[in-house]
Amino acid sequence: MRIGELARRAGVSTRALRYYEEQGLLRPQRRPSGYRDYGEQALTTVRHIRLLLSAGLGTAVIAEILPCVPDDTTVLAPTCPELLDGLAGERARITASIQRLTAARDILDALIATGGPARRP
Amino acid sequence: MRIGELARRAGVSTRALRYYEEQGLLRPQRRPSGYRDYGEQALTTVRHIRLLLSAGLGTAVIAEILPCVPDDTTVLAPTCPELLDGLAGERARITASIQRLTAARDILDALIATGGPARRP
DNA sequence: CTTGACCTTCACGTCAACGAGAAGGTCTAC
DNA sequence: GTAGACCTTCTCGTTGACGTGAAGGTCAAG
Repeated sequence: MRIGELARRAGVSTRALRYYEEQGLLRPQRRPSGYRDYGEQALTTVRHIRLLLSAGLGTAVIAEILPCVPDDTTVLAPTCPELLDGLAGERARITASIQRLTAARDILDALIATGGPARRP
Repeated sequence: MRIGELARRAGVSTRALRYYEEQGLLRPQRRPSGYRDYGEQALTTVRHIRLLLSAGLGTAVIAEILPCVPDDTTVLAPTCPELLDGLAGERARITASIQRLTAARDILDALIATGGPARRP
């Protein structure tokens, strides 16, 4: 499929897809015309990218992770051994983020529960 | 205390503290010399700011929330009623973030568990 | 009274993940 | 054969939370 279709199906902009390619996250085929040509698995890949991005991982880290992700028919496991430490680190950062988010949500909950401290009965 | 001490005790840069003031999050006294003079409660306030920032809230939202947060001896409850909707919205966004983070962490867990899919036995 | 640590206000730089627009090539349908 | 929907590369802009000097005032200690 071409870039427009993938963009629609994945719910992202074409600009984002070109950006991902620029960062080495996608490597679509090219038609003689120069048009990008994506396989079906690209849709899954893009969803993975979005998920990891929303987890706060940078494109550089994702670029190292992606080749290790199943359902990706590209070569497998290029630099996986030394990647494990990095993954553990990222995992720790995610867990910390979750804890911070939970704490912040508790603050909001306290504010909402009191009806906003405007309440002074 | 002056800005340097607060920065050290809160673990942030003086630049950040001046930025928070510029955004209306802090309102320290001023000495005749022009030096900023912070009370003890400023430390708590800064910790709240950092927590909410790390939860993805912007300084503008935090500026509305802060006066409603306990342990802040400033005036109480200025624009709290109409703020409640916004708070609920932010709460929802935080919950969504937590879910995304959890899903992303699951992906990493799968990768780590398989030893990085280099494993093909 | 001077050194050195601390403070002040500008004001421009950074970084990430794109958005937006220009100038032009491609392909399908009529 | 041409309209229009799609694509290409290129380049500059945006947003938020600061970093990083520059140029200069303040103050306790020796």
